[in-house]
Amino acid sequence: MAGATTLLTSQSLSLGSPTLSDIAPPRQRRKEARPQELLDAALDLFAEKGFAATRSEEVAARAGVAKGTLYLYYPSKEELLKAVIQQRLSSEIAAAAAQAASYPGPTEDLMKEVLADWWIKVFDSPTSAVFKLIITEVRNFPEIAEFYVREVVEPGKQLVGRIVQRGIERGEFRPVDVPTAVLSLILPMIMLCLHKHSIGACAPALNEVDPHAFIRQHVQLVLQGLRR
Amino acid sequence: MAGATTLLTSQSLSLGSPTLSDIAPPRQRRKEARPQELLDAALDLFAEKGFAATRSEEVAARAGVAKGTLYLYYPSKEELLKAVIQQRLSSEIAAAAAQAASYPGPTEDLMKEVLADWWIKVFDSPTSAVFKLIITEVRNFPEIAEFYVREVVEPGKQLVGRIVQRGIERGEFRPVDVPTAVLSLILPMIMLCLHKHSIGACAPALNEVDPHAFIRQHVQLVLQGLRR
Amino acid sequence: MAGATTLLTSQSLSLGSPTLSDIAPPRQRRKEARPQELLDAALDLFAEKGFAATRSEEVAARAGVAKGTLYLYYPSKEELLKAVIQQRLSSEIAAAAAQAASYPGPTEDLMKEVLADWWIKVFDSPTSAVFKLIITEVRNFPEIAEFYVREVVEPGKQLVGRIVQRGIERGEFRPVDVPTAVLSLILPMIMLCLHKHSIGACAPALNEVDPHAFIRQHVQLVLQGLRR
Amino acid sequence: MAGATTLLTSQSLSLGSPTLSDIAPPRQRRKEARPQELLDAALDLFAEKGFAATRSEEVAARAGVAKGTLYLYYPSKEELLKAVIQQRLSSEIAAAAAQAASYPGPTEDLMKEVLADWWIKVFDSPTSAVFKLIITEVRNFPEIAEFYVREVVEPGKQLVGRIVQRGIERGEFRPVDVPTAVLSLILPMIMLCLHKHSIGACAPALNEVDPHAFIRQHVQLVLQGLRR
DNA sequence: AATGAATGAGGCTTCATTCAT
DNA sequence: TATGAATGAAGCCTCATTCAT
Repeated sequence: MAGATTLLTSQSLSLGSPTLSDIAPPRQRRKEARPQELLDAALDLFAEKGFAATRSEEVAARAGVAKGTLYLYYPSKEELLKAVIQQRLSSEIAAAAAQAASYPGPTEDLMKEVLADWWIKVFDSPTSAVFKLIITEVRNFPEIAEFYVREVVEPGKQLVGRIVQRGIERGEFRPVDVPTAVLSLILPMIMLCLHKHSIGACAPALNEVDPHAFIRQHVQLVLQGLRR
Repeated sequence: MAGATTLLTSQSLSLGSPTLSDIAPPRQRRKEARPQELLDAALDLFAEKGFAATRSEEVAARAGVAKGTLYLYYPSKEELLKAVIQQRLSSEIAAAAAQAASYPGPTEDLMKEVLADWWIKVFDSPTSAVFKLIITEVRNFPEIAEFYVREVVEPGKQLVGRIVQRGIERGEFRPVDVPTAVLSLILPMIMLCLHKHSIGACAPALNEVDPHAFIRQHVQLVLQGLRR
Repeated sequence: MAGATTLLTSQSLSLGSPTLSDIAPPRQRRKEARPQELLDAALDLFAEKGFAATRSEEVAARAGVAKGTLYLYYPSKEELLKAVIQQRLSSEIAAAAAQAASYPGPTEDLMKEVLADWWIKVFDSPTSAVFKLIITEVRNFPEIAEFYVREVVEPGKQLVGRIVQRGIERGEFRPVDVPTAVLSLILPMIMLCLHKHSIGACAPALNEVDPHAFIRQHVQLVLQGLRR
Repeated sequence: MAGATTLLTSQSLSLGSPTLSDIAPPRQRRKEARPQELLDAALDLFAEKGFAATRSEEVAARAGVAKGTLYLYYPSKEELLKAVIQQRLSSEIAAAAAQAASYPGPTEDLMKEVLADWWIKVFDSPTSAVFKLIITEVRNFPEIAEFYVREVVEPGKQLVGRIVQRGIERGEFRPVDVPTAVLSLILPMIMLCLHKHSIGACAPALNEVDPHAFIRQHVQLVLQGLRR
C-alpha cells in the first residue's frame, strides 16, 4: 500500500486516458510517468466498472502498456486499488487544513470560500471518482475504511465543524448541532461526486442541474438556515 | 406488481418474479417464498460485496438452497440483479404519490411528514441497499439507469418539487430555485443510505450521529433556509 | 495435506491412467473413485516431468476429468503433491513393521525375505515413483522431508538395523557398523527406483540388468560380506 | 574440451561454452569468467529447485549479472541446462580411464583406490549436483540421457567392471556376475550424491552417517563379499 | 422441484525472452 | 557488453452455468 506510491509526485488532473500522442519510442517511453498513468487508468476503470469487474489487462491497456507491465509497478490488482485511493487522498490531506485559520470576515463568506475551493478542486478532477470507489469497495477492503476515515472524513468534519462553531460563537449562526450542520453541508457534495460517476454517466436526465450552481445554492440555502 | 414491470427491457422479466399473492395451500408455503428469499439474499450480498464479487453460490447458500436451485428461479446472475432492483423499487413507486395531494396545513409540516414517512419506510429496510446497488452497477447495466430515473428519481423529484412549489406559492417559502431545494433536501437522505451499506458497516466511527435524528434536523435546517 | 486423503482407501497398483473403458455415464461416473484417480495421475506426471513442469490440466486430463474438477478434490497443485506423497507412503508405514518380530531361522534368510517382500511391493508399483518425487521436490517443500524421514526413513532403518543387529548378536554376522550395513543394503534399492523413473524410462541401455535379479544378488553379496 | 562435446545434439553447442584456456589480458579476467559463473549458478539452482522452478533471473542474480546478460552467453534456459550438464560431465570423462591400466597390486586395493579417487573428486564438488539434475530432468530432455549414458555410465561401468573382472581372473574374487557387482559398488555412491542435494539439504537427520566413512566401509563390505 | 458434480471460459499473475539504451 | 523495462504466452485457479440424478 505504501511502497510504490512514493514514486509519484506530480498529480495530474487529466481526465484519465494518458495521451499517447506524443512522439516517443514505444518502449521505455517514460518510466517515471508509468505509475501515475497506471493509477489514473485504474481509477477511471475501477470507478466505472467496479474493482472486481475491471480486468487488470484493461487497466494496462488504458495506460498504454501491456498486461505484464502493470505488475512491474504494483504487485497485485488489490495493491493497485489501495495505491489509487491512497495516492488521490494523500493530496487531499492537509490541503484545506490551514486556510481557515485566520479569516477575518463573516463566517458565511469563510464557509462559502472553503467549500467552494474544495469543490472546485475535487468535482471536476478524477478525485471525485475516489468517493465512488470508497463507497463501493470499503466492505471488501476494510483497511480502506480506516485510512479514509482517519485521513479524510475526520479532518474534513473538523474543518467544517470549526467554521460552524465560529459562526455560532460570533453570534452569526443559531446554536445548532454542529455535526448535523456539517453533514447537511457536505453530504450533497459527496453525493454529487457519486452521481457523476454512476447515473450521471449514463442517464443525462438529471444533468439539467449544473453541479457547481447547485452546490453554490445549496450552501447558500443551508447558511440561510443557520443564520441569526 | 406485474403492471409496473415493463421497464427493465425485454429479457428482464422472462422469468417473472413469482407472485406471492395467490392463495396457496400451507404446505407449499416454503416453495412460494423461495423467490423472495433469493432476492433478499441477493440484495444483501450484492450491496455488501458488489455484483461481480458475489458468487451465485453464496446467494443460494444465504437463501438456504443449493447452487442449482437458484437457476430454477432466475436464468442468470445478471437477471437476478435486475429482478432484485426492480422488485424493490416497484414497491416504492406510487406509494407516496397520493398523500401530498390534499394536505391542508402549513407546507413545512407537509414536507416533514412526507419526507419522514419515506425515510422511515426506506432507511431501516433492505430497500436502503438498493441505492448502493444502483450507484455501483448502473454503468455496467444501463437499463437499470433508465428504469431507476423514470420510476424513482423523476416521481420523487416531482413529489418534493410540488411541495416546495406549494410553499412558494403560498408565500411560506422564499422564491428559490425548486430543483435545487429538492436536491438539498433529498441528497443527504440517499447519502445516508449509501453510507449505511459501506463505511457505516465497517467503521462505526461516524455512527455517532443518529441517522433519524440527523435527517429530522437536516430537513428542519433546510426548511429554515427556505422560510419567509 | 490431510483432509482429502482420508477418503482414499483401496490403493490400486494400476500403472496410472485409469481405465475409462468401462461403460459409464461421463458425468458423475464414480465420485468416490476420483481422488484416487487424480492421485495416480498426479504421481505419474509429477514423477515423469517434475512438479513444476506438470500442468494441473494435464493431471486432470490423465485422470479423465476437466481442469476444474481437480480443484473440487484438492485445493491447489501443491496440496495435490502433498496428498500424493502422503497417501502413497501412508500405506508403506507399519506394513513391514511387524513381520521381523518372531522369525526363527537364520538371519540371512530373514533379511532376504524382508527386503524381497518390500522390494516386490514397491518396485513394480507406482510407489517407486514417490522416491523420485521426494528426491526432486523436498527442497521446495521442506514439510515433505520431515514427513518422509519420520514415517519412512526412520522406521525402515530401524527395521533393517534390528535384523543386522540380530545377526551380529547371534554370531552370524561380523560386528560391523550397523548403520553402514543398512545403507549398503538399502541405497541400491532406492537408486533403482529412481533409475526406473528417470534414465531407465528413456534409455533402455541399462535395462540389460533385471532389477529383481540385481537386488537378489546385491543382497546376497552384501550378506556374504557380513558373514561370520 | 571441444572434442568431447559432439553429443548433446546439434543445438546444444550452438554457443559453445567459451574456452578459458586462451591466454588473456588480466583486465578481461571477469568477462572471461562469466560463462563459468553462470554455469555454476545454474547448476546450484537447478539442482536445488529443479529446472522448471528456477527463474532465469535467479541464475543471473546469483552469478552477479543482470537478467539480459545471461542471454548473451546462452540462447535459452534450456541450452543453459544442457551446457551445465555437459560441461560438468565433460571433465569427468576420460579422467579415471587410464589409471587402472597398469596397477600391480591386489585388486581390492586397486578398486578401493579407483573408487576413492572418483568419490573424492565428485562428492564434495558441485559435480555431485549433476546427478540430481540428470535424474530429475532426463525425461524432459532425452538428449541428456543419451549423452550421459554414453559418456559417463558406460565408461564408468566398463572401468569398474574391468577391475572386478581382473579380480575374478586373478582368483581374488569369486566368479560373481560382473554387472551386478559393479552396481552394488556404485549405486550407493550415486545415491549419496542425490541425497546430499535433496533430503540431506533440509533434514540433517540422516547426516549422522559421514558420507566418506560410509563409502569406505561400503566398498570394504562389498569387496568382502566378493573375496575368495 | 432440488441437488451438487462437472465443466471450461476467463481472469490474475509469472516469467522467458527481447531490445532500446 | 551490459542493463532492465517491456512484452505476451502460458499456467493456476475461480466460478457461472449445466445436467444427470
